[in-house]
Amino acid sequence: MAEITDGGASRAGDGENVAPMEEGPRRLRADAERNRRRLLDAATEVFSERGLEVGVGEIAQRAGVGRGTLFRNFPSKEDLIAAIVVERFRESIARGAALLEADDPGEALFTLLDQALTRSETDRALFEALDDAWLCRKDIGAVHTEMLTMLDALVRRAQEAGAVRADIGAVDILVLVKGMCEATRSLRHLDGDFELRQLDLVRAAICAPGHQRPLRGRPPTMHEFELRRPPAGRSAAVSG
Amino acid sequence: MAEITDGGASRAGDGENVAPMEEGPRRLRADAERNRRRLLDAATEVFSERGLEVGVGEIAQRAGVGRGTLFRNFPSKEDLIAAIVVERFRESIARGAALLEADDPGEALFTLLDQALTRSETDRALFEALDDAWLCRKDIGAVHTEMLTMLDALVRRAQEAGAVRADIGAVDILVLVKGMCEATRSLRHLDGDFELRQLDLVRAAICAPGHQRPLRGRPPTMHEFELRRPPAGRSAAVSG
DNA sequence: ACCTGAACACCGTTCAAGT
DNA sequence: ACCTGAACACCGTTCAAGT
Repeated sequence: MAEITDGGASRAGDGENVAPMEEGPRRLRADAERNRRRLLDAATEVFSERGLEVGVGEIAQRAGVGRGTLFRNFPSKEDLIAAIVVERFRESIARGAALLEADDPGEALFTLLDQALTRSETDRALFEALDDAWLCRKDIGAVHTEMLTMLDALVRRAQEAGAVRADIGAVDILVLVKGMCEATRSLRHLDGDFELRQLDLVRAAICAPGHQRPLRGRPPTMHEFELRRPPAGRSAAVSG
Repeated sequence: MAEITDGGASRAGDGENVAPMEEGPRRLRADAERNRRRLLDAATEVFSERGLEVGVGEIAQRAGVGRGTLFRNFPSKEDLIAAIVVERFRESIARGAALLEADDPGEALFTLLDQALTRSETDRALFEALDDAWLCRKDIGAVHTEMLTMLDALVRRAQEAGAVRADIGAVDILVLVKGMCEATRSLRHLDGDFELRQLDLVRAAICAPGHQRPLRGRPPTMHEFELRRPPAGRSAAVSG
């Protein structure tokens, strides 16, 4: 039915070098393992290019397998998307954890937000999954909690350093950044500076009093907004 | 195919009391006019309740007409959505125009943003339409330009009054607010204060230096975030 | 002029038949 | 064990037949 349901966390995406006696996901046959990876790669590619509405048939074809194989590895299209989302979440958490070692705690946080914006095109499935309907899945809820834990540590360090306002929390920032990245991604006909301005606005919102900076670039005029519109934009599906 | 195409602006939604010799939309027969309105009302209702993925069959049924009648009035589901979006845009523009008369130019702007947040649930189709794929439609592009014109006037007044930073423009603000409203709407299990905090963050981002205020409420903890999650959330369709 | 529901095309999902 | 494509259900859209 293509609605977000609780898909359980069986075979939660790890995939690489599973220890022989590990719990959880049973070892896959070599060809199955390869097919699974091909499906994830093909789906990641088309999803970031054209969004979540691309058909499972095309994904299977691009991965060089039959449609049935896709549904053997992922009980539903939603589960396929969730597996990708979990992978992207893990990567993002790893980047954040690395930034916990950085010298300047304030810049460390802002660097993470910058990375989020930069990757918001390829990670679009990740951002779309940051809502009630997806978070109630056990697998996504789990990595999301890890994400918040990491972000919380980064925010506290930045607050102790006096770079970020004291009355804000990790959830506040995550939601603000999610919205900004998605709104910016869907207006890609505006030039690159526009994204940086939006990032600067988020920074202005969360920085400590007295740390104000000017926005990069200059405000797009209505005229620019009109002119740069794509000639025959087709991308967002209404349904299917 | 349910993709966003240029649907032209024929019969752009005005509907009420068309002057006899007006150009453009030919006068509809009385029953057809009533059916058209019923379809718009039924669609508005179910879209705001359950999102754009509700089926046309249900909409037609709710309006008390056959499916064919829906497609006679609106060549595609997308055109039906666009007609609703245009109506909501017009309402929003009217509210903004009224605020141009307000005494305090800064508060006038922030009041508009507050209204946007308050109405983001019922106007969700409007926010979803604020992207490349929808804006390239002539009918939506036109009202969007009107919207920016109104917002631009409101912003300039607020800037002259010193309430809003000088290096920001209407497009910057519209995009920031769109993202914030959508991100907040999809996390409705958090209590009402959370929305106000997000609005305060937007305000902090766009206000002039030295106008800082504390955020209302307090940051949601991760624990709260987990606990308040809906038991069996189903709302966002992956496709169809 | 307008209304209607059967029919069509498309896409997610299942499953009997294969290896 | 795993793979496959034909078959099914669902939804947006069309259209011949009605009034």
